[in-house]
Amino acid sequence: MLKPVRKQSVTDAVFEQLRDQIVSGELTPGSPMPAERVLCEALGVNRGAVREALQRLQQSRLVSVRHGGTSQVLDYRASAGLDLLADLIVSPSGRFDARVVNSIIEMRSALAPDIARRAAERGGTDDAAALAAVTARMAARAGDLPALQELAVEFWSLLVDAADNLAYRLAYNSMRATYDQCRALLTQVLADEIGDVARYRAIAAAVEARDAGTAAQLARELVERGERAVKHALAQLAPHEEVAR
Amino acid sequence: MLKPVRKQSVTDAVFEQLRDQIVSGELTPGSPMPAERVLCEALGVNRGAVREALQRLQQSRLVSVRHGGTSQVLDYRASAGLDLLADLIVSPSGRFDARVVNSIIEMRSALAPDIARRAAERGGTDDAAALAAVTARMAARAGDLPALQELAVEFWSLLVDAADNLAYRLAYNSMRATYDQCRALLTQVLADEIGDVARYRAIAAAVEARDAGTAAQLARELVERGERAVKHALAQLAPHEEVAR
DNA sequence: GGCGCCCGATTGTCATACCAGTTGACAATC
DNA sequence: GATTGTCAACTGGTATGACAATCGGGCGCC
Repeated sequence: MLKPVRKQSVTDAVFEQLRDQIVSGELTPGSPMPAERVLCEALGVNRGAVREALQRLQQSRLVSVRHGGTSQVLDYRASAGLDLLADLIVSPSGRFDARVVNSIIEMRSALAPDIARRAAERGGTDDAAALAAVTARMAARAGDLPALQELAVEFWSLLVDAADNLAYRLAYNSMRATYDQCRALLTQVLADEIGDVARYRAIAAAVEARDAGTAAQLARELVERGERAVKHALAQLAPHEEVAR
Repeated sequence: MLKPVRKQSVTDAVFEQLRDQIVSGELTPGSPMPAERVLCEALGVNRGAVREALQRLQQSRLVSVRHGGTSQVLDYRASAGLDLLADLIVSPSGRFDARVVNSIIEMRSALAPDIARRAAERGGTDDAAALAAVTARMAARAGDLPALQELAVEFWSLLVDAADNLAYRLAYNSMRATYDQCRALLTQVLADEIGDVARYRAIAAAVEARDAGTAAQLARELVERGERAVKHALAQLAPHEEVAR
């Protein structure tokens, strides 16, 4: 049984190393960043690679670089965006952070009902048809948890599209990038939720019927069940959980 | 009256130009990007600048670059994260996109009640004290809308901290980066909301009393009033609104 | 027809040089 | 004595050229 080798460019390696040092606090927020030429020397790479990594760090709002002056380490909790969550859920040592898993599940619970509501208010017949098609595929795969989990993700993607809200769409993408990293870990935990095909079908029906209140209520019940399951599972773990990655 | 000059590095210029072409659809999703050396030639800049811009685009999940092959333009609606919202709210021509403003206001409405709820459940006495201090400063500035708006942002930042949820914290940062770009535009529109100091104080009191239900309900009423005001204002505009930037 | 190899195109890495902005010390000036 | 101008030594920013690693298609061989 072979695993695909992890290939990583020099820029990626520099980026990840600096990112981990910033989020772990080894590089103190507010303190100056080492000069580019110092970093090249210390890391044994060329300056271009260091600059590309710094540009990405700046894009993530982890550092602030000023022409002429010294770059500054920022406080990621005060400035970084939701895209960073996917990086934070797995620690440098390759373990999951249970607190991050918990936080994203809570955010999902807060957004899901409103996504369903807006989808019911604004979704067209094509959106309803696409949702119905996915629920049909789910029904055909009843019992196959990994397949159902995949289809559930697709269901939510369609629902977000139907909600016609760009902020929700982008937030969903960020959350999914995070979720994908621990998806296998949650397959069993979320078994009750992703196996409840009837409820997915009911949401799709509510969207088709343009019944916003029912759609929101059904979505709330669905994700809150999953939230309870996740919290229950996390409560029985140490603060970190090993992962194969 | 002088304005600070807008300085922009070559890398920034390349990044913004390519980003705008991608989100506007001029570069078709799924189609190959021009080769790096082609872009250097076409844009009249060195290859390092192009590479730095491409790295940032990849970080934003707008393109996918593979060693040896041609890079690919991605569909930002399918892959980009919430951090992109701040870039999308202002079009290349410098106008606001009313739909984006609407979408972020809706997302705020969905998250705010749960943030208040979690803050009430988990916030400590220090969190409650910090919230009370901000409401006191708001009371002292009654009528000064820009100051109140600033303090309201600070209030929510403290509330998010009290909620002790990293996903909320990072999502707040992304949303605030977007909001900051159109803050002046919304000062008057949100006057009723940000002027309702009593309600902010009531939320702070509910957090101190650990009354999660009341905190959530108060927060919901607060932001929904603002949402109604924004929707009403947007309904009276053309799909785009000029902005001084 | 299928397999393997080679070739051309592209991105990745590196080294070097020079340009440009920032900062602080210090001298000139008022 | 306070202000202003100048300069030097940092810093990041831009430019160029060369070479390596990788990918994909086409060609030739079996």
